[in-house]
Amino acid sequence: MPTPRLKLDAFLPYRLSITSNMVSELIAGAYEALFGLRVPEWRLVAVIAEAEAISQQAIGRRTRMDKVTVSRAAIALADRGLIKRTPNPGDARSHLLSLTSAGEQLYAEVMPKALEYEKRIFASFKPAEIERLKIMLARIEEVVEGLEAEAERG
Amino acid sequence: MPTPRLKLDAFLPYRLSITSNMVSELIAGAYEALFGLRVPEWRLVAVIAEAEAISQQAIGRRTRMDKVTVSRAAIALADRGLIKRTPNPGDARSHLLSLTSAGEQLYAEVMPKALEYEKRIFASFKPAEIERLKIMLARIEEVVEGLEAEAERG
DNA sequence: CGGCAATAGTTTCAGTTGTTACTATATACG
DNA sequence: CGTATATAGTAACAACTGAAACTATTGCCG
Repeated sequence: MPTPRLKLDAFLPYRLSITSNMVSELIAGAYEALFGLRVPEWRLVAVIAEAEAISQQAIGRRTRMDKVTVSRAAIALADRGLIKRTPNPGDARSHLLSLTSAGEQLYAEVMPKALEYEKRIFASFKPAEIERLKIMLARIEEVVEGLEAEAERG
Repeated sequence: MPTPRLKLDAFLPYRLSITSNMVSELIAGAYEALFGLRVPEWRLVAVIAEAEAISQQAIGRRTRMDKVTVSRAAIALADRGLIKRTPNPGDARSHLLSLTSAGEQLYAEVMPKALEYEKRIFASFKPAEIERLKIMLARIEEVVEGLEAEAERG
C-alpha cells in the first residue's frame, strides 16, 4: 500500500504561513513605497507612539522581535530624526525611545493608511468574525508558547 | 487633540504575522532537528509526493515560493538523493521532479510528524472551528490577490 | 567595598532569501 | 525558415535576519 498523501494545501500551519506572508508583503510594499519604512521600523513607530517612552528591550518583548532587529530599526529611525533617545534615569545602559514631532507627524500619516488596509482586507468580514479570528490566533499563540516551553525543558 | 493611538496588538495583519511566525518557527525547528530539512525543502517533498512528477515552475506557482528558492531546494534534495530529476519530454528546459525511494521513505517518516504537530497545536479547536479558520484564511488570500492585481494595474 | 554573573545595546559574522543578470530552449510572427 | 521575444532554470550579487562576540553598566553576594 502506497504512503497516503498529505494535501499540503490542507495543512493549517502551511495555510497560515501563506496567508500571513501575502498580507505582510502587501502591506510592507505599500509602507516601503509610501514612507520608506521597513516592517520593523513601522512596528517601532507604532509601539513607541502607544507607549510614549519605552526601552528597546521592552519593545523586543512586546513585538517578539530580536534585540538586534530592534537596535537597527531604532538607529535608522533616530538617523531620520523620527525618534529621540533619552537616557533612562533608572539604567544607564539603556535609552528611552520617544517620537519626535516629525515622528508624530509621520505616525499621523501612516496610521490611517494601516487601518485602511486592514479595513479593505477584512471588508467582507463581519465584526463577530473578526473577533473570532483574533481569538483563534490568540489561542494558537498560547498553545505554541506552551509547546516551546515544553521543548526547552526537553 | 493628540493623534489617536493605534493599538498594534489589535492590528490584524500584525497579529496574523506574529502567530504565523510562531507556528512556523516551531515546526521549522523540529524539522531541521529531526530530518535536516528546511521549510522550502519540506514543502517540495510534500508537493512532489502529491503530484508524482512536477516541474519546478509548477511547484513555485503552487507554493508561492520564488523560483530561486525552489531551484535551491531542488538541488539540495537531489544532492541528498531524495528526489530525481527526469527530462521533461514536453520541454527540454525543465525537469520533472519525483521522489526517489529514499525520498518516499523520508516522506513516510516526516508526514506523521507534521500531522501530529498540527493536531497538537489545534487540539483545543473543534473541527467546525478549524473549518471556519481555513475558510477565513482562504477569503483573506482572495482579497489580497485582488489588491495585488489592483496595485499592478496602478 | 570588590569581584562576578547577568543585562542593554551594538557590532561582527554567517546563513537565508530575493532581485538581477545569464544561458538554453521554446514560441510567435514576419 | 529566421529573427525576436518569452520562459525554465541557474548563478551572481545585495539585503535582511539572527547567533555569537563584545562593551558598558548593573546588582548580587562574599
